[in-house]
Amino acid sequence: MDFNYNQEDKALVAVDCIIFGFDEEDLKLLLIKRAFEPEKGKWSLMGGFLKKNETLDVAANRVLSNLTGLNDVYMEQLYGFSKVDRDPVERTISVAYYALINIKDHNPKLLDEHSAQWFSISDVPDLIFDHSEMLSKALERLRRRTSTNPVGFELLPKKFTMRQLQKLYEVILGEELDKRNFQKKIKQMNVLVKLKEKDMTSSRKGSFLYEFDKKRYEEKVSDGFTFKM
Amino acid sequence: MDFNYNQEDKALVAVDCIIFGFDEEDLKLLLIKRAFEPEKGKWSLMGGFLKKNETLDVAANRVLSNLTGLNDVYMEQLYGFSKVDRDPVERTISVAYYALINIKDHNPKLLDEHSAQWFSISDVPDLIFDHSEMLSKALERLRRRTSTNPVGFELLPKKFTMRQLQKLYEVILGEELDKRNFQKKIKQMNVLVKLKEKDMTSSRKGSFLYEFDKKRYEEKVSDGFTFKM
DNA sequence: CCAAAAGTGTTCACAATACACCCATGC
DNA sequence: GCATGGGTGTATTGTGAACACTTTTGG
Repeated sequence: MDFNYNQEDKALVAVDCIIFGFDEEDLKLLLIKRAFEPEKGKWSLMGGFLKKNETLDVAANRVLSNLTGLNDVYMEQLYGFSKVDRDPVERTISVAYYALINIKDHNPKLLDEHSAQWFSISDVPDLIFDHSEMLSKALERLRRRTSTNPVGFELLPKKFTMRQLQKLYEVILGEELDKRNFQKKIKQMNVLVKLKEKDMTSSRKGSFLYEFDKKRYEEKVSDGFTFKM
Repeated sequence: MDFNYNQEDKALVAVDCIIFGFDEEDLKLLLIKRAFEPEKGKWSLMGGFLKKNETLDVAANRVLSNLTGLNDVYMEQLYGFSKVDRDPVERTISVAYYALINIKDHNPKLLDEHSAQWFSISDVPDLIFDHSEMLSKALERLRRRTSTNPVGFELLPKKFTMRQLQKLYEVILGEELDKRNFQKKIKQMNVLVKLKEKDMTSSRKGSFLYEFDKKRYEEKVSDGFTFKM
């Protein structure tokens, strides 16, 4: 009895990107207005179909780059979604990815072309298909990740204040943190460099800027380092 | 400009199952001898293709059940693998699942039919395609999961001794644990029921048997309970 | 009576938490 | 000189880790 690959069912394979950003105030999600039927004009995650000669990672990066102009962004595969009728037109399996980007970095012209818009995470509209499910899974994963790995540097500008970093953790984790305890833990991680410069926009006194020491961080991660926020 | 689903590339979608078992001694992996070309006769994870009217979860359960005769097994989606040439015959995306089963439970006749065999995790042969990569990802996930959720009850017989449970944790985590500390932590979780019965096979004195209180466990999990081993 | 595994508590070190006041500056 | 956000330390509690002796009983 020989096996024949041809008798098996094929499917379209898509990737959808949950794109998170942060604007000093709120965790945000980048959505597009869907440009074609079905569900044309509704809010949707940015997605695209996997091409013959691409891996899923490559496809997800392509999709993200089409919308934001960014490459080399932090991205992680999230989960495969496969309800039979999730796309009413064709059987489509979608593999969701989530990305963390610095909200200031993207190319606004591209956003316009896709009628894309940032939404506060607490104020996301209804999404097409199973995209809301994807979003909640991404949030869950981001929260867990945040409490075991220093994350969020991807979401901040290169230089940032402690206040901004703390605010970011607060919006991701959905709880307020104590200023002193937060700084203690962050300093223990030993992956920040305190600069001489101050940010003078937020207060009269000004607050010191920090940079993320990526090299030191990657050394630690490869040693299996995690922490507990 | 309208969009046409038909111009997109389709692919075969497969599921592959990393099936873990435990035999009081070692963590084990269930492999089959591949029955068809390419790589016929080589060791492989049990897999199968996604059918038109199935979700990935359903397909993974079907595949597992074909090999073991078991349903209602603990199973979790792991990751989507998509290297372009991972299957040399046809473009195939594979979504890996891992399963935890009680090694005593399976149907030996079915194993025979697939020329399947259990291997100690420390002694796994070369696997076809990217299956070794799947396995290492599964092990990593199992280890992480084990240190935050009570796991492993799926891998044990219904009634088990503390010694067995500890041994299981030890082989999953790959380190020895202190008997007293282990019991303390497990008892804190409060999901075990100590039975009046003893297992007399392991020592003269005999050791008490325990059962897992699934209901209490599920209540806890839905309250967001995790622990640290 | 002895071999072999089961069972059981305490101490110590470190990490998490709670908490409040002074500082620097622009206006 | 005062209002605003920035910066800093300590005391308490809880949790993880290390550690050794007694019990049971079949042979």
